[in-house]
Amino acid sequence: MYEELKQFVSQFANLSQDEWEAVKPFIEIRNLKKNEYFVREGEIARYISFTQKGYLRVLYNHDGNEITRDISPLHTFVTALPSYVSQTPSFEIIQAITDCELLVIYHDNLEFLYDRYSNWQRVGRRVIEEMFVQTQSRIYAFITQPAEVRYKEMMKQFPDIFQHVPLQYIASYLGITSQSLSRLRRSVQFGE
Amino acid sequence: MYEELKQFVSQFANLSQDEWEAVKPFIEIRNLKKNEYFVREGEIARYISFTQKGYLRVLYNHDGNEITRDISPLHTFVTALPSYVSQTPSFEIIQAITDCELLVIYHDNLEFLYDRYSNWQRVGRRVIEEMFVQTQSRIYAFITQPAEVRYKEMMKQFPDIFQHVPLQYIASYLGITSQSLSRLRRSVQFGE
DNA sequence: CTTATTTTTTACCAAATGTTAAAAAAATTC
DNA sequence: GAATTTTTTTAACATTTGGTAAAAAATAAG
Repeated sequence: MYEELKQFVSQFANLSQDEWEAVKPFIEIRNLKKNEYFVREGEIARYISFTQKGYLRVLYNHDGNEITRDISPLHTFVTALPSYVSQTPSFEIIQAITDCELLVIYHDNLEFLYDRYSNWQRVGRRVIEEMFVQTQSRIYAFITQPAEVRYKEMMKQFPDIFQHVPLQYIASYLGITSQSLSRLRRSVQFGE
Repeated sequence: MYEELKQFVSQFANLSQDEWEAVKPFIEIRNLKKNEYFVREGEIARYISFTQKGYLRVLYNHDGNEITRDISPLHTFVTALPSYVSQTPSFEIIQAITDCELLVIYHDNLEFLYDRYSNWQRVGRRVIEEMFVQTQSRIYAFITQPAEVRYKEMMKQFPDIFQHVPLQYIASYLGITSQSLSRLRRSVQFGE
């Protein structure tokens, strides 16, 4: 049960049987159909999710345009962090790109778990440290690399995403328009 | 003693006198002259610092060019995170932009503190959560805003930095060349 | 204070990306 | 499976940013 989660978490700490059992009562399974929402605009993100199946995106409305800040790879934690950490209304929206099966843990329960089991507190810290490192490397990409290189890197790192996620979301994630992505893909296809 | 640190930390948890005292033996003060290094390339970032005075920058060498990924505002934690969390050699370099007075805590001591005092573990997690949120909003800026807007926002948010930090570092932080920043500043100066 | 070095600015042209509009392709709905 | 809607592609032109080179300004060194 929860094999993917267990494996993910084990990267960061060796949990005892006891500690592992402690989280189970707090896990809810939630299924989302494609295009359904996990967090709506203005709603407080009261929970975090682990994507057992499917892909989520984190976006927000910017002058009527949807800006996709993140596309979740498989088997990762996703939440609208600014809302989650402060428990205030979210400007970010989380939506299912494909049908999803999520493991959901409520903020208050997780905080309880953190207080009760310092090993879980450690896991929480280590997970976010790693996600932070990932995000920093994305900053480097924006600073140093043109869109074409960012696109190629994304293809390499997340090939599966391209089989499931509309190109317009990917374009936004890369920081370009879908027209530019289209042009760029053509020039990549023909020898450079 | 350590008033700025105490104030910073108090945003995230109410530490008891006891918990606060526990960190003190682990704090070292280190002074850096302008342009001196806090972390060198290839060195393991064995410590984290809190900038009591002065400004640091996080950079790396990219094809012979120095890329400034971050410029620390006053009174924040700074380290080469990828190296710090994994205790492996750092590709990132941390250098003093101005004379600095740093509070330094070694990784191993901090981990000890985390294990011993769950409240400190909590502080560590909350601090990194907040820094993560900041970094995410920088991603949004790269996706949605042209360099001129990013520049203006930076002026608003960190006016003090412009009095202490060379423009070439700021340009790199914004993801543009110093020539572009120069042009951009001129067009901002004259009515838009 | 003078000289050398570094940083910032300017200019011109090239390359990358955005904007607008429309066509083509794909997916969805009835 | 035909019609509708959405997504992707294409095109022409505008704007932003980069690259190269050199001048001007500021800073550091002797």
